[in-house]
Amino acid sequence: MPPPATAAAAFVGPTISSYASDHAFLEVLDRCPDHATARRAHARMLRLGLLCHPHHAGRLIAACCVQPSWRDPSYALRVFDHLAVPPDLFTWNVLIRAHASSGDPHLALFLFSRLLSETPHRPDKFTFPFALKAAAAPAVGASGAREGRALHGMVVKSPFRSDVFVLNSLLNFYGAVGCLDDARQLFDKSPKRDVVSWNTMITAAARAGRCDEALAMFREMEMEGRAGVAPNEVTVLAALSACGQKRELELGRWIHSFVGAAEQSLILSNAFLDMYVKCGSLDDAEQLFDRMVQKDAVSMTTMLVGLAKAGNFEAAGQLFDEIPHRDVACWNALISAYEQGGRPKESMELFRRALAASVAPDQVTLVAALSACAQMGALDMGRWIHGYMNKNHHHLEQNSHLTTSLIDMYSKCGDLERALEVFASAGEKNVFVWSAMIAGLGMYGRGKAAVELFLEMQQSRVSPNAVAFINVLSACSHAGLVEEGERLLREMLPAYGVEPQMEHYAAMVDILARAGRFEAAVDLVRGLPVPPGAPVWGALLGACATHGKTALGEEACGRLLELEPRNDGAYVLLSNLYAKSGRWEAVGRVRKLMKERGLAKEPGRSSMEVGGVVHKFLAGDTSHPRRREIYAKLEEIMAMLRASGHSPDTAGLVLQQIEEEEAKERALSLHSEKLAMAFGLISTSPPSPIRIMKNLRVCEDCHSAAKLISMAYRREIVLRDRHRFHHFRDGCCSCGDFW
DNA sequence: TAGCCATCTA
Repeated sequence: MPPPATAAAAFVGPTISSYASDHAFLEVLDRCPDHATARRAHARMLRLGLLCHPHHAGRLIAACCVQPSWRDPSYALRVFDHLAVPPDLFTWNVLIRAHASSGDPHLALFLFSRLLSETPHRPDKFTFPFALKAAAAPAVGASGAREGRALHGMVVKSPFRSDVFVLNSLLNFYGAVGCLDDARQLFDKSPKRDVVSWNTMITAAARAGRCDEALAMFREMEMEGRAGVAPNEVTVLAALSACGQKRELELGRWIHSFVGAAEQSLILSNAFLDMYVKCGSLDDAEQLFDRMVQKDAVSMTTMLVGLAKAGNFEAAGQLFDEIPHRDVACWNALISAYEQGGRPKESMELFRRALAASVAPDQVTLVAALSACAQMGALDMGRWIHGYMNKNHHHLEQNSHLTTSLIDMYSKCGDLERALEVFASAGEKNVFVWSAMIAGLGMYGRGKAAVELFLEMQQSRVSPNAVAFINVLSACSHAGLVEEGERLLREMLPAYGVEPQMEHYAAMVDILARAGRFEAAVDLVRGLPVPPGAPVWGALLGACATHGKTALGEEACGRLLELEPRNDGAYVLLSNLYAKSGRWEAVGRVRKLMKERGLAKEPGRSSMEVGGVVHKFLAGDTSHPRRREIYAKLEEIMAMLRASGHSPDTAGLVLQQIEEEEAKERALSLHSEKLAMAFGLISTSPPSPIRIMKNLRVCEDCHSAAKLISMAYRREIVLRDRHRFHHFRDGCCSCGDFW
């Protein structure tokens, strides 16, 4: 009797007698093309009594678990629970494996405990690796770490304690739960290690960011040479991942020559490509890319990221358009590349294109898009994305990344209240979520609240990291909380184990100097355990400029320019400093110097989003379609300001006059933020606040003008400048005029 | 009758 033409035909065929034996029938089962066929097979097996044989039942359950086209572990479990005979160990193993690697590792561990308590079977060399895989699954969390250790104990007492598969599974478990040292101990004392043992160790170290250890083990493996185990493709993949994270370009190149440039698998070539991109060597990446005979979407996506990182967005965009089947990861790569490359507008446009192309955004897409909104101050778009998330929560699990991005977006778009709401309603809060909220409060000048939140974070058993300290210190700075800042910096290392870095010292210098405590600031700078870097001198210079401390400011500026000769902001601050003390000839010298060195002051820009459209203004801008109305409103505002006794800030005005080359920036009345405020008054209506984003710090004249406008027109104005927020209401600003 | 390690996007 010839075998049936297709598997499906087998189960609709006349009778079991069509088959030479049960064996043939079971072989057909392994080729089951879909779920419906499997159900018919199941029914037929029931009718024929085949399920009374544990062996046959195991085959059916295995088929339900492994067939890629219709794998359905829960169906397998239902079959399992209705078996008339006790299942054999094979069947238990298959079922544990299926749940360990798909979705429900808890259930796999539960099945393992049932195996122990309900059956006479003892776990074998297959059972342990499957159960350990379940214990290592991220979804299981801390209880997995406990269960895995218990499994280790059982392994030690079992005959499989030196089985290399079991050993490797233990190594993988310890690596996955972050106990790298336990893995290392086990690895060091194990009698048998194969290439998978090494790979597991190197991969775990690379994943944990312990790249030096990963690379050391790679070298160690290499040194053992013929006496040891030869690395394979997986080893190289792990080593390359470590090289990429550590920017170890030379080692990466060495591995490349060691592996040999030719005859590489696509996966390996892509990994080399990624390593070169992460190490910042576009040349190596391009050379490899051009040589590759076979390329897929991953190759192109990786190359695209490299081009974008090197600033060549045009080539990146072209390559993107050439990718044949773009999945969401391709879109994410370019959307994030734009956003991280300071091109939020392009990022947002591409995000819109993705939606129009019916690409379902995932968490990565939304994190990037929210960050682009935050950069642009595009509150409406940000709100829309938040709404999209709520509508699509079935496939978008709200993780800490998304919560952090939402808080950041609402904070930076001027809606602190919504940021606080998101924070309050967030489920699990990791240190990034707390830090984002602390930063948000800091930007609004709510330093006390930021410090309180910082303490509350610790009461919730979340320990602060370096970023949390930067944020809380900068909150202290915005609110003038000198004592709190000093205490926090002092306690960082002894009480929290976080080593202060340059940014922390810079924040502290900022706190002291802004508060006028220049002696203390200078003492701090002189006593730093590390040579003071650009952020430290920048903070000192900034404060000197506001307080008119000329001599100290000159020194700070000199030091800053030694480190960053092309820092145009330093020149601008220095000229502001001279202007403040009326030294106009010095102001002129600085401007001349800037010109000679080919530097220019970054022009002031303000933007405002109305109905999802971002309107941009330069100083003296006449390009807006509603320029007539805007300038008419501006006239009205200026008259109102004069009537209420507002006199222009003359120091700033003189500074402006000296900048002859910047013809458009002639008068304070034409500052971009004033144009934006005028536009806000004519294009929006109360009670919605006027939200304005400014790329530089707001000048004192515009600041006091905004206070008067908020009172005269009864409008709230939320102005985000380079550093922080100013919330104007009833003639007062949230910053309390301290900024 | 099966198994441990694996590239890109935050």
